[in-house]
Amino acid sequence: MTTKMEFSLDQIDYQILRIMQENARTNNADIARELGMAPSAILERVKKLEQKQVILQYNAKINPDALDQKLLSFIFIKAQDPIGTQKVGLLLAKIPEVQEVHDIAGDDGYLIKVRTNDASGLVDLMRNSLGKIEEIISTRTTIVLETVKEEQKLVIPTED
Amino acid sequence: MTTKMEFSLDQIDYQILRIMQENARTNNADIARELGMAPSAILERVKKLEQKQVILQYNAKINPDALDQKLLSFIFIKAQDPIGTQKVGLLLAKIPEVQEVHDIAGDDGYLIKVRTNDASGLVDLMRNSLGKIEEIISTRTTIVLETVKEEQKLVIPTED
DNA sequence: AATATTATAAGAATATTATTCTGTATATAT
DNA sequence: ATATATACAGAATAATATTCTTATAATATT
Repeated sequence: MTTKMEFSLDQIDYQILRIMQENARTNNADIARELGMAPSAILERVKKLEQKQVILQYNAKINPDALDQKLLSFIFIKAQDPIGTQKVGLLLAKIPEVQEVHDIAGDDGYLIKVRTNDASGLVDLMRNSLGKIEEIISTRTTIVLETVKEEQKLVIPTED
Repeated sequence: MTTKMEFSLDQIDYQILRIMQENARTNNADIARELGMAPSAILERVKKLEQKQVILQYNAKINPDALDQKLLSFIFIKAQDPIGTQKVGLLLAKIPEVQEVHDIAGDDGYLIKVRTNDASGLVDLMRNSLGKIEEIISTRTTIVLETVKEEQKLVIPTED
């Protein structure tokens, strides 16, 4: 059951989103100055954007190296979910090292993104966490050698 | 040339990171209260974490649906980079719809993550953007039906 | 061991922001 | 035409951010 949602954003909202996307800690006063509006007006809009779930959350992007998490991997997982469920997906989502879980087309499968200290951490995870999920039929792991870009910025429409 | 870096974080830093990871807009005063410290002390630490590049940036996570970006895809790209370079990777990184570019092991390839309006947007991107990169030998596209989890939270060490 | 040196944090003072409230204008609906 | 809702400015106040000074502890130096 998907909840039907109407967002209805105007150019000012887009500008706010653009600023927030660049730096989520930009303060109200600065946004107001940049857009030539009153802080109270910006505050109202930001709160509305949060309420409408246009802005979902504010994250700090932490350097994985600083926490010694040097290995990034993608794992394709073939699984036999009970029809119409995502049992495996939900189990995968619970694993802290798993940053993303996507249900993908074809192959009854999932694609997950995993961050571990190193190769041995990955092996542990596959043995201890994935190994416990019986519905998993097979996995195929892709190791990332180097990340060239990693953002979640969306392309924000500009006025025609 | 990778710059050698020493981070050296203590438990208080970890706690700050934990809070920031949950909500990057948590204000200094609140963090201070939560950790039972003076705001000025927290401010110093946060600034240091930024300087040391432990905190890389603050992002607002925007709902892709709100911007009508309903299709998420992963594309494996086989390419013939000039040896020792990432020419293709850098070109891929410039495409706004491309959120991630990873250089992956084996296959001389990249894995990219792409967000577009819909299937036709994806086709356009492949034709207009990827099509222009001559070094690309082949691509294999995986469509995401549904995303179960999508975060970039790291596992933060706890005191032993 | 004594003395610098450095790093860390508290606390107070001040600058800046966030937030609330009121009034007004504009758009939308009835 | 009148009511209703929405968006915004501007002012007042509450709360935070930021800077500075001082104290303390940890580390290094002689």
